Amino acid sequence: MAGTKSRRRGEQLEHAILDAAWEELREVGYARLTVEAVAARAGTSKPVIYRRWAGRAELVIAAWQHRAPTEHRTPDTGALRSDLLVLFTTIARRADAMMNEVVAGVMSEAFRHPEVAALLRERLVADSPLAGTVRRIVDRAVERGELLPVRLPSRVTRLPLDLIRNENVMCGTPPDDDVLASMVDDVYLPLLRGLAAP
Amino acid sequence: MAGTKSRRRGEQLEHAILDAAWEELREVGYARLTVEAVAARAGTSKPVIYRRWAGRAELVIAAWQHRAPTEHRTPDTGALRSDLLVLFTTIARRADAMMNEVVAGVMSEAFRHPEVAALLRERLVADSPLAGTVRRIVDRAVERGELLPVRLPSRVTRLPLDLIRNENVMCGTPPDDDVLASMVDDVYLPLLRGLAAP
DNA sequence: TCAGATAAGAAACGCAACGTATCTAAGGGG
DNA sequence: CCCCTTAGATACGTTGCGTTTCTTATCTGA
Repeated sequence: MAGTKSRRRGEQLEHAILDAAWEELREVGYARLTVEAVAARAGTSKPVIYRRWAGRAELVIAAWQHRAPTEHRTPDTGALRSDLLVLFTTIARRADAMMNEVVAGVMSEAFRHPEVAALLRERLVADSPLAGTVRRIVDRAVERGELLPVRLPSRVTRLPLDLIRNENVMCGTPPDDDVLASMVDDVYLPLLRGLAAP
Repeated sequence: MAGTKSRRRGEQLEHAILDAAWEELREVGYARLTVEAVAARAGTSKPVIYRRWAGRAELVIAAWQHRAPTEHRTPDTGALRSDLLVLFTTIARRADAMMNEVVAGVMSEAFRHPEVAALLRERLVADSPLAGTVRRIVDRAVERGELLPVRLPSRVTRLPLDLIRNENVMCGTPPDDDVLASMVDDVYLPLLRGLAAP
């Protein structure tokens, strides 16, 4: 720290910057994140950042990609309702308020620089492993006889994430357990049953 | 026009500013809207605007409130599916891409100035006449025998708007007829049927 | 009708943050 | 061991916010 003048390069430096950006996001959020602060935190300077990313939005998306995992472990509790509750809870924990502030902020930037919009959408749709997870949960419920066999349109497999993101965005806080339960009991379970009926 | 040096005041001036802000929104969007441009378009100056509203976000929300109507006419086509299609289409037409850019932009500002968040949420939840519309549509379907009697949680009555807003935000464009049809056929109708079944 | 209060309009400012240009020097590759 | 890439520092130009100051038109009320 004091005397370490070793100059980082390449990947090592890049990771340091992305980590710094992530920390900065967590502490002050997207709206207040400045490139200078990220540079300072990473112990480097603005030009180094601008040589790698075209702007603030790109940097933030990269940091996000660098940090946020996209895998789900498929819950297996032995019952459809509790599987869904675990799934919704997992998504909600990960898609916390900060992430939604990032989405909102990047989104508003996306209109100024259309190429950012593509990046963002790509990142958001990248969560499509969700579809497989939902299908596995439903398949097991069908095997147990909890549900009639059912075809799942992609709009339905995407719905958990859409509901949670929407709630996050509108309330500014991650949905609590009651809200998650209402998503499952008022919307998702009835929907699955309705899809199963002719 | 050329020589009219008459100085406007009070309501007349306020309306001129809000109209100018609205036009500016339509032409350049939220991200590129500047208070100076609004002032110029309204033929006035920045201080006049800042004497009335605390900032850009407040101004935009006021302009929006000044312009956007919130009433729905309940569709009555004689069948549940077509009623829903009309409803979804109406909402989608009104909640066009611009409006969503505004939501996104204001949202990102809302994190910097928390009092803005309240304004925004208020404005978005103000769309709750939707709940009544949905209930009327469903009641009529029940009367016709298309559906078993059903209790509608508020999460369900809000769902059309949530689905459409989400689509708008993710795609950047208003959902086309196919997408709207898939919302009705893949999600909303099955959901209603599922709610009706025990 | 006229005087004073009120608020519009204009110009300029300070500030913050973006994104860039210029320079020095570190350290890896030939 | 020299050179060439590029990290790191500094300073700059720009944009747009929100504010300040000042002048002057218009409204109000005695």
